[in-house]
Amino acid sequence: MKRKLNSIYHKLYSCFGAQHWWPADSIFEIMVGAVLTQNTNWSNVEKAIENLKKYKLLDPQRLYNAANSKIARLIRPAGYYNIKTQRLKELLRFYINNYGANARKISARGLTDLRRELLSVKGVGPETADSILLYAFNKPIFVIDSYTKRVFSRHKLLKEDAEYDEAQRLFMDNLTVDVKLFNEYHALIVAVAKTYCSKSHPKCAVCPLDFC
DNA sequence: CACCAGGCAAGTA
DNA sequence: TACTTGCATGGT
Repeated sequence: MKRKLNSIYHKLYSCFGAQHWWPADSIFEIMVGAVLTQNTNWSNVEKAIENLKKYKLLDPQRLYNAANSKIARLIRPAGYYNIKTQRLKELLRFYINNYGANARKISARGLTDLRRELLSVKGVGPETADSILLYAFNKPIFVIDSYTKRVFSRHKLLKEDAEYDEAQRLFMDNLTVDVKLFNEYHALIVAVAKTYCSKSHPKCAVCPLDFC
């Protein structure tokens, strides 16, 4: 299994190359993006982030002080704008109250403790927490998303209805614990899934790499 | 027109 | 534990 997962990684990397995730200018932008991208196309998230930047709200204290109605209006393109406004406020309250909105301070927290803390924030589930841990704070945790489950269940390496922790264990138990590897691997899974493994093409005839 | 996109929480049984 | 539903825009 270790060799198989490594083989898939190298195949993906040679086909798609470095993905340079997470596309953002700051740690805080990654935290915000992780919430905004919940069940939402990334291009829509980019529009929302741009709006926040335009109004100088991509800053913990300023965003926390902003009226919910204003935030909702600006992040509208990302969908679910009311619930995501609440979720951003919840995450901000945690970040400001527990770490003084200090990126260095929160980055210094241990992986296990910080993961538990993030999961206790309403609106932050396992994927959002792990995305923040890996891509914002460079913690060695493997991010699982719907793409991962789809691609690897089609490879028969995961059950169709595998739970998050179960899928995560497949990677964590069989790969070298390495932030750079976890970063690139997850991004590559997203890349191949978008290209060759979409829902509407359950069996892709043109995939040159036997990914689907 | 239908379907999908880098989820999560709350409710029900 | 195992379902179901609400949340919502923009692209194809």
